[in-house]
Amino acid sequence: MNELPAKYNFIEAEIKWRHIWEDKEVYKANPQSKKPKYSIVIPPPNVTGILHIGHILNNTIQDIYCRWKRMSGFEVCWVPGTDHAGISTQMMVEKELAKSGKTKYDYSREEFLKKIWEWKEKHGGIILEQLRKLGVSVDWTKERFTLDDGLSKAVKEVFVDLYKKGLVYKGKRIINYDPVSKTALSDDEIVYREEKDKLYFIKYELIEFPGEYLTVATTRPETMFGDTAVAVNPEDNRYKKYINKQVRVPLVNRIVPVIADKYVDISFGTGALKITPGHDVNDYEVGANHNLEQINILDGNCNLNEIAGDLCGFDISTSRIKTVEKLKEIGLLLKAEDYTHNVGIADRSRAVIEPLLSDQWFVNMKKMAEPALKAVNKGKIKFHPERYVKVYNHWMENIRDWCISRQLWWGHQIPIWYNNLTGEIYCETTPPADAENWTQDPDVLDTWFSSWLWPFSVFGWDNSEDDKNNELLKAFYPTDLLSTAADIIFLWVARMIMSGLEYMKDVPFKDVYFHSIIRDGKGRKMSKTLGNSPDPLVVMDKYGTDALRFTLIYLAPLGNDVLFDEEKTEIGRNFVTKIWNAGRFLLMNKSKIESDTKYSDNEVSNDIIDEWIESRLNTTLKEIEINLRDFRLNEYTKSLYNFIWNDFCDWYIEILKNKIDLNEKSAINIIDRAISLYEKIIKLVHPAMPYMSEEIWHLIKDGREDLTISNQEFPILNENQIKPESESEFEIFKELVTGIRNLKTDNNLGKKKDVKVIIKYNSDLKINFLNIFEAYIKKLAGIGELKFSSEVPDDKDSYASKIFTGFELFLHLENVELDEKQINKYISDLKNLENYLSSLEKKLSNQNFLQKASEQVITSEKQKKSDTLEKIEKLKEIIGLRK
RNA sequence: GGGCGGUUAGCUCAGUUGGUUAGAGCGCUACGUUGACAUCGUAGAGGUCAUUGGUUCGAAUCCAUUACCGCCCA
Repeated sequence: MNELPAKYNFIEAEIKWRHIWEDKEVYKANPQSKKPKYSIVIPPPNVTGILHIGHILNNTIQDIYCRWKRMSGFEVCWVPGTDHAGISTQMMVEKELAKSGKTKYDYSREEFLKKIWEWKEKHGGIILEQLRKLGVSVDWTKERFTLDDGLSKAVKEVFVDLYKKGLVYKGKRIINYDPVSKTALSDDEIVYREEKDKLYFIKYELIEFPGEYLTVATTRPETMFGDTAVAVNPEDNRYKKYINKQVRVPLVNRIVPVIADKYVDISFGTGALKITPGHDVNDYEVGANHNLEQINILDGNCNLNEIAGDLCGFDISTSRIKTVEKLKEIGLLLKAEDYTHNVGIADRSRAVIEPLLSDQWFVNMKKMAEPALKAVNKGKIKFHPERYVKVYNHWMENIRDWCISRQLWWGHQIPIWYNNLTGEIYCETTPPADAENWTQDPDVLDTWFSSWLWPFSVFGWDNSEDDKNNELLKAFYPTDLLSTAADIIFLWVARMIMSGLEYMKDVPFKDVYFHSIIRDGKGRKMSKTLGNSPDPLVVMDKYGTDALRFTLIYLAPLGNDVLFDEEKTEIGRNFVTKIWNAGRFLLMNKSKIESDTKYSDNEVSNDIIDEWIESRLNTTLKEIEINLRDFRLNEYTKSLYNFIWNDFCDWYIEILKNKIDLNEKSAINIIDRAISLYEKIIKLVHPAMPYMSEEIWHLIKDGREDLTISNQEFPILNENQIKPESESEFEIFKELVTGIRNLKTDNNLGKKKDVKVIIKYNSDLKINFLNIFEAYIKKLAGIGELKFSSEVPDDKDSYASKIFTGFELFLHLENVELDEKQINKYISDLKNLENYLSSLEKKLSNQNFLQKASEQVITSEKQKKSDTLEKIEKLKEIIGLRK
């Protein structure tokens, strides 16, 4: 006979099942399957990454859907993989080289790339190993990497196609330049840090009014070498007379116009702003509107160039000091004030970003944004929570062109060649035939330029006729769900929608779930510097993987942050233990019953208990369906938790203990029924807690060695078995039981088992109900004698009592003296009831209420009133008796 | 500066179309080794639903206002 060991050894179980699942390719998706399809592509983690708690949440969410759908009869395809993470991977290797005093320039590009590939082969698989530990049901045979041949082909195809459509172009723009990594960064790779700086007030002499000065305020005086105007607000009365006049820029002695632009904030600084279109994004915009010249004052190393005269060759911070000194000398520095502002820092290298005018490749996004905007607003793609549609719309309606070139070596090198003689441009997926006469553009593409193709490139899309016969694409595109963090809605989600519509003529996914951000217990963001980010692997080893998975989902409400502390994993661990022990109890009983001849297997029909638990089970199934459909994952886990812990363990199993004794001849049927219910429960929790459920499922019954719970049928909702009347009748039973327990505790009889209780019923309809539950009430409430009566006991002053709607409980007392505490409680109960009654009476005497409220509401209010009146009467009686 | 959220028990949060004496988990208090479970059981205490005003017979729920917090964009 099967039994569950006293303790669940999750470490052993996890290793065992993880390997079996993968070795047997349990989660391999078959595109030829006749089943309906369900697919997800994993948000590819950074190949340099290690698993953090956010990954656990996101991948558990996807796993829940995949496992749920798989058990519900779908052919599920969940594609895993990683992205090549241009900057961070390259930096990893550069750091290694730096240890021996070398840089990438000590190697050829090919040699350096070889080193990165070596690094990738050695360390790049860590995060996928960690995902294996999480138990994700991905199809490992379909693992992809954004620098794979296939995916690289897709990237080239798209670049060339967009180039030929005129949507990819080379342009001069202010870009965010990282002087350390020597590359352009996208806005999203920049973080802002508050810095204490100085605000310098510099006097620019007016040409038309010699001796008069216009004072500008700036944090970056060294950029004045690139000034091409001074701007004031047209409404600013102080400066109106200077508009369209000219000033002399100190040090370079350039004569520039004073322009009027509403962009200038009158209250900031002096209200006069120096305009440096070559080195400031906002100035660039202002400059473009006023046709100002853009002057680049930096060289390739971010040092000042010859325009800066004798400051040529100094870096930014040195030249700032020197510029200020010089201004002081010639008396044009009015003052310097302390000033705190946000400075852009490169997320990876931590260098201060330098806005720089340079040649970069861009994608024109306007045209692709239109259909993408439509797809979301017409509901072809649904966002959860829905409010992200607004965020998406706002961004898409104001979309800017996408700077896709990066000055790196690791990545997809741009498929553009320049003719060595003519400078002619060649753009194809393959190099020109006379390659020796051409030079390929040295830049690589932004990593996102491969990620945005992920939902179809992973299935082998290669922009050819073959795509029509690609059975993976046909079966699994569009995918069903994308689960991701909201912070990459623009970086990734929006762009995938655009590329999907452009190249597949269909949306890449139907639902997008933006999961919670995980913070620490104090609500702070997880960060390396704070050291407040628990290592999920440690937590998994300590509490069990299922425990962590369950806890995170349980704590993650739709659209809110999760505040997570390692200790909270106890919630999941305790739940796992509870389920394990319930099963242990059932199997122990089964083996006891089967080995003892006093029990047999007579047929037994469903009683109210069975009806109630079936009703609860189906109610739970319905909740699961609705909650998963609506992406309320934490409510899905709450439904499970409540049903299993409160209904199944606290009541059903407690009753079962008694029921078997009362029905020895049917005991085998009764325990089998309980176990089959338990098996359903195990299936219900499988999507959230795969390991424990798999382990238990195999212990429940022999002969399952070659099977897996992953492919068993998910319990099917039967609405006919939802019986609200059974559930509410059972609630009354529970009320009576807790009422008696409560009376016992209040009268210090908590431990006593042989007490006597009388239940007075008000209507004969109740007697049948009481007869059914009599034995269970006695057992669960822990009393010796139970009587039912339609009369109040004659010697009622030797009883403590409690009032319910329709019932009154009398607990026999040996010592009828109530202590003061007890009497005060009754009095305060009475006071509450009287207050409640008066509010009901007020409501029911309000003509407006009677006229306007619905019949139903009025009836229920009247019912409440009569119930309350009855309780008050009884309570007064009790108090009168005891005083 | 613009936009989007949030404010309910000590903590974290439910409360889906307005009608509950406002719920859960954790924590806290008391009691408890009754056939699985002390990673447990039983019972209990704890809230003027951020402010002010409005709509309504009726507001935690709808509208407006203020305050504070968070996120995104500039």
